[in-house]
Amino acid sequence: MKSMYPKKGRVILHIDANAFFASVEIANNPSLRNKPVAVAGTKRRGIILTCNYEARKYGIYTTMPLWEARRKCPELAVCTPNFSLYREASLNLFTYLSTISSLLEPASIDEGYLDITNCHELGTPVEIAERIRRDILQKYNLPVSIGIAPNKFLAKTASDFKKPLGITILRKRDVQKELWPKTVHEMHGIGKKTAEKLHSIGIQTIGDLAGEEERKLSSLLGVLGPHLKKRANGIDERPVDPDAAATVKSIGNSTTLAFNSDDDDLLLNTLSSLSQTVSKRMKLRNTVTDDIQITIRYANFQTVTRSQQLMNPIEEKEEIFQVASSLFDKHWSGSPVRLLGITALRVEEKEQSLKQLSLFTYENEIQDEEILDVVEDINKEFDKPLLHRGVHHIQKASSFEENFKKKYGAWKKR
DNA sequence: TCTGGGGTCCTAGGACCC
DNA sequence: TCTGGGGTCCTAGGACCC
Repeated sequence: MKSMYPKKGRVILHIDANAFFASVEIANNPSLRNKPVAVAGTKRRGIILTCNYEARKYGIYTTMPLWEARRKCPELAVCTPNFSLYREASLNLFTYLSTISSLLEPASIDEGYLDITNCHELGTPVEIAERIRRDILQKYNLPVSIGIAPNKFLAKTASDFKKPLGITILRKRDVQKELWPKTVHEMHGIGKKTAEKLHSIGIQTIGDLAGEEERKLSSLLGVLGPHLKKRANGIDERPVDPDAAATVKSIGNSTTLAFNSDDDDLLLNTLSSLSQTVSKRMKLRNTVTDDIQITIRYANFQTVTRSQQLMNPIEEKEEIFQVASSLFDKHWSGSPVRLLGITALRVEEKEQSLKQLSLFTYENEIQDEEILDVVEDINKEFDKPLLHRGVHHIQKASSFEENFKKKYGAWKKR
C-alpha cells in the first residue's frame, strides 16, 4: 500500500574497496605496486582469493587454482592471506566512513552502504563521494569505487560500473537505459542457476525481468521472484541499518585436505583441530551454541551436511569435538574425504543464553504461580527503556566498533 | 594438478501434535 | 475404497555472495 505521505528521496552510497586483500597487501608493501599481485592459499589445492588489476590482465581471476595462475603469469607475486591485517584495514575504512554519516551498514569486509540523505552541509552527493574516495586513497592507500543512488540495490549496481576508483550516479530514471539492456546474470542476487531458470521462460535481460508477470515469477522462483522484479524496476525500500550485520548466526571452520583420505586417525585429528578453531572463535565473540553441524565432502565433490541439536549450550573444544566426531562416525560412508568442516549453528551471546538457562531451572524448581511471577519480572525488565535495564540483561551494540567486533571478531595489531 | 573458506537465506519433507 | 488439514519444529540441501 502506498503511503499517504511519500518518503523524501534518499541518497545512498555504496562504497566498494577494489581488489581488497591485494590492495591491503600492496599498501602494506609498496614494492608490490604496479606488479601483478594475488592473494592465494599457497598450500596444495590453493586458489586465488583476489588479485589486482595488473594480474587480471593475464586472465587471472578469483577462484582460479594457484597453479593455473602461475602458469599464466610466472612473475605473479603471491601473498598468503593475512586476515588480521585485512580486518584491521577494514576497521580503519569503516571507522573513517562513520565520520561522514552514522547511518553506515557494513555489508562485508570490503564494502558498505552509507546513507547521506541528511548530509547537505558536507556538499553535494558527488562532492561527498569524491572526498571519500580521495581520503581513503590518501589515508590508507586503498582504492574504492562508489555508487550513488536513491537505494541500496541501485547504489550497489552503480559501484560496479566503473572499477577501480570510479564514481557512478544511477538515478531511478536511468534504470531503463542503463540496467535493462544487461543480462539477468549480471544482476546482484542472480547466479547461474536462477539465470538458467529465467532463461527457461524466455527472460534474458533485466528489462525482460522487469516486465514479467509477478505470478509467473513466483511460481518459478518463490519469494525471490517478486523481489527480483522490484529490483529490476529500480525499487528497493531496504533501509541502511547500522545494526543489521551486528550479530553472527553461525561460526564455522572447514579445511580441504592436502590429499583425499580415508585414514580415521587423520580425519579425527582434523576434526579435533577444527573444533579447536571453532571454539576459539566462539570465545572471541563471547558466544555459545546448541547446534553443531559437520560437513563432509567426498572426492567427487558430493557434499553432505549433518547436524545435531543439543540440550545445553556449549563452547569448549572437547564438547564440540565430541558431538562432531559422533556425527562423523554415524554418517561417514568410509570413502576418501576431500574436505571436513564443523559449524556452530544458532550461536547466541552468552548472557542471552544464560538468562534462558536460568529461567529453565526456575521452571523446574518453582511452582506454577511463582513461574508466572518470574516471567512477569523478566518481561517488566524488558519493557523498561534501554538505559534502565540491568547491564547484564542486554549488551545492545551502541557503536560501529562494537558491531564490527561482534561480526568480525577481535583483531590483532601487528 | 580442476574446483577455498567464510557466511546468509530459502525451501522442502518428515515427525509430531491437535 | 480410503487414507483431513493446519501448524511447528527439525533436518538437509541448494543458491548466492564476498
